[in-house]
Amino acid sequence: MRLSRYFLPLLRDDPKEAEIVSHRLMLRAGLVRQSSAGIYSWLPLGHRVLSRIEQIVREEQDRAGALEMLMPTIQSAEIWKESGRYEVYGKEMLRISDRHEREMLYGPTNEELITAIFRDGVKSYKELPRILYHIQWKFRDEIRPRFGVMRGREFLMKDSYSFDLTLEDARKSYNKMFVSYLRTFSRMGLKSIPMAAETGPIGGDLSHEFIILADTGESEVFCHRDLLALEAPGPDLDYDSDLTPLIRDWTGKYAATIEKHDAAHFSKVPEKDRVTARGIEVGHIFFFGTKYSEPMGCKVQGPDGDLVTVQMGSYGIGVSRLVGAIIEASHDDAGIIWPASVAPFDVGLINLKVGDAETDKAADDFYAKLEAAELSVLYDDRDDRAGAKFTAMDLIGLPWQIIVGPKGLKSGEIELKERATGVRHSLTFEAALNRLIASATKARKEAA
RNA sequence: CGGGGCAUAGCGCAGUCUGGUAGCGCACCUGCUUUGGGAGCAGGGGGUCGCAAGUUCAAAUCUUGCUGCCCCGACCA
Repeated sequence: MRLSRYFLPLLRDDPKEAEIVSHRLMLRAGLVRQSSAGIYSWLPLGHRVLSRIEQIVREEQDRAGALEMLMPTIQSAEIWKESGRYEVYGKEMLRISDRHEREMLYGPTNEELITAIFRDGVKSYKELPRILYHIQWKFRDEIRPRFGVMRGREFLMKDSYSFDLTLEDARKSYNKMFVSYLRTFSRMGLKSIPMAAETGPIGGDLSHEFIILADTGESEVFCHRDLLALEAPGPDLDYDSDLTPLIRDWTGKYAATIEKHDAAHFSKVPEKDRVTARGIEVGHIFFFGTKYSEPMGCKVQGPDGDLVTVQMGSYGIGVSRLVGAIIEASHDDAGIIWPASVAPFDVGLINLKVGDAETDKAADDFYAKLEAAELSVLYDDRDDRAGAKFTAMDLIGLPWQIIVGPKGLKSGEIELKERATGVRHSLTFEAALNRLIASATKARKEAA
């Protein structure tokens, strides 16, 4: 993409309403614009990031055996009355009337809808277990939206729902999602730590929040150092195998957010292993048994012919929130530092002297070569000053920068700069191209 | 919802107290010079001063009402 043809409104100054760093950078780097309180428009660059995050979530859900579908944003109040939540939910739910005065609402979540769909479509235990998910916009009329897309009112969320015949099976579904989340966040370059969360009406240990560590995170978290060293499972993992040992590794050590922190318990962790950090919640998995299936009559016939109320769980990932969360976890004074897996473009190509025939030709040629190698490129071909281009490129945070200027061209070289480290190398065109291709190949291998 | 604050050009702000031709910096456009980390000079475009009523010869400025937005708290992916 040539920057001269792109839509990328950058801001030099911080808009005053933006308090936290991710919000500031998202506005400055032209990722989003606020539409009204807690509601954002995604500009082209931001939309690319959002799509990439969404795609990673999708791939890892599919890998775990979950099935993608799509439910509407607008729901009928009827099913919410069935579950009893229409009264309970309160003002967070945006209620709407249609032209016939029918009570509608903009969905804050989808348990009722999916339960109704599943109930109407499944009658036999043979059709269990199933995990269904969708990635859809939600609306929760937060009392006070803040932190940009991290706590918006409208947000993009992946929500999965599991349906099982028995508690034992439900735990297996839960474990699949648990492991899937480890992989999902790891692929985004994040260190995520599952932390025990408020358990549902059933009790037990089947609720976890997935917290990513970021110095500027919203809440204080405490955990055992060993958890930081744990690696997410590789792509060859068999989701139908027994996942309990894996889960045990990840849940055996102390980990809690400030809300659930138990100082006495934490003090039993050897002092050198105690980590106190800041974190952001990006996912939440939850088993809730028959909370919805019971009142809504979601039953299947078991092997013995008896009707059994299905066991359910739900599993959320804040997709739009992740954009902010990743920036919180990965930025410096100059701007965003995108992990390669979610970066809006792989490479930023800077032509330092637009209008100079030799430089133009060299930059154009390299642009073509990068595109031919299936790398996505944002090519700064604007007639602007070098300093302005460097600053802009650092701000938007693409993992690699290629700098083409008359100085390097004299010796047949261009510069490759790694955004994360700032390290720059003068290389021949070929060497630079090979380095970038190698890095992309490596990234694709990690994803697969 | 309680407390506090803000609303003037795309962004950041001054002007409001004490009513009298709407300003500054950055960004944007044109030209010249410049050109490897946000250049210089000159010229230029852009604002129903959040909205509505009122007071007044005259309102960004005073009065009243409304709306939007932000911050702190309780709530949350």
